[in-house]
Amino acid sequence: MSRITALTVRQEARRRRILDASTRLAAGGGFDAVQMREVAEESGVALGTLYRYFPSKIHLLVAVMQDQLGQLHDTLRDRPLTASSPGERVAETLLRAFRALQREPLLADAMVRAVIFADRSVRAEVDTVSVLTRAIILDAMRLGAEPSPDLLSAIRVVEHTWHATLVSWLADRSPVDQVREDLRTACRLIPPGLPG
Amino acid sequence: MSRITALTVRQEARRRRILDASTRLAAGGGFDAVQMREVAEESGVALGTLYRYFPSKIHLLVAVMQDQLGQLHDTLRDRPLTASSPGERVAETLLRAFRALQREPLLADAMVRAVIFADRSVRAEVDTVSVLTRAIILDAMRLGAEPSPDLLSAIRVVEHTWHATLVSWLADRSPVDQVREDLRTACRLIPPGLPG
DNA sequence: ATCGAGTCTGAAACTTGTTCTAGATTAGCG
DNA sequence: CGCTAATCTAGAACAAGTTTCAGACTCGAT
Repeated sequence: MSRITALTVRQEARRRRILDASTRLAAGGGFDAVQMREVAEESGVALGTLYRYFPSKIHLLVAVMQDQLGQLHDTLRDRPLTASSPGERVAETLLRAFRALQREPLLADAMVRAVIFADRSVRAEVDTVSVLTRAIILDAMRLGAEPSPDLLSAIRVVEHTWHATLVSWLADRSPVDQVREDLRTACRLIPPGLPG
Repeated sequence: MSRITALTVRQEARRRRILDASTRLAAGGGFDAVQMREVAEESGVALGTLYRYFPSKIHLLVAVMQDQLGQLHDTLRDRPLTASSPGERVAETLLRAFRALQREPLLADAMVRAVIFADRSVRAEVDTVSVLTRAIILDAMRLGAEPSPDLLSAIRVVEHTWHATLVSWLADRSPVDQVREDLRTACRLIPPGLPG
């Protein structure tokens, strides 16, 4: 039994080292700087092992995104939101998240481009990212009841806008102010009342 | 003088052959099937020449997108829109465009993934795509005056939703009906009156 | 008709993501 | 402890995007 644990522990540690190395490399040079050989070397793992843990560079970076989203979710949970309507709270939350990304733009580059470039083979992992993102948005809304289909669609549009504005910002095609404005605009789709 | 024309004509022809070959390959197998060596061979051009015309695979596919958007714009111009409000006309237009993409999903895959994956080095070309897309949206709105900043932001959100829903659809993470619903939802941001 | 600049070709080389292999190590079991 | 399967390692090999280079060709001008 202790051996099972030991195995899992070592493997868990390997996985962590890989994710940390990737995060570090990404923060240092963006998507292109995360090179599989270097990730393997930095995390003290053979290339083949890296590929056993993460079947592609995209899988790896999507996992980094999951990791970061989890941390973000925790951070956001601590600080209360001040806005009074659900839409405004969502906007506030996204602007906070955006501020966090601005601190590590190259890390954001690596993660966001991986998520949007991901194809069918990464479906499950990207879905997880989507669920996490939506959880953050729903948290901010503080709904009393199940969201209606219309509201769900509005939330998806907010999420889409979130991704696409980031892409546009990362490629230097949208200034920061425009990103902020567009995020707020998208949040106007969320009705001010607290619908179920 | 005739020589200048002759040169330009031959070069124009080469460029066209390259774009056509890329389009064909993309339609046949999506982003991955557009392989630079094969594009070069199919268009009867050396690899180095291909790279002289289009400095990267992304540049090439973004040019294909420009090409297709131009054709789409022409097609759309012919058939009149029936909806009465600007937002509904935009929705109608995007749904038509989406229907067109559904006919060639693999071509859509190649183009859309190139556009969203493009980095700073492709800024100018992607901006052109953005301008073309916005022109299609603005055409559908039939504005009487210059759009206000708020309206411009709403249009950008519609455009962002357009891109992100496509990405999600292409990766098999959103069903067609959801794409349609979300496009309509985003278009609700465009006010029913005809604001300047 | 010929020259010089710019362009095109064909092929090799380089980079980085991905796969494969043979042998060492580790885990869990009897 | 000793066995077996799974895992890990080092390193070669492969695939596709990109770069490079020497030589041939084309253009436009003289």
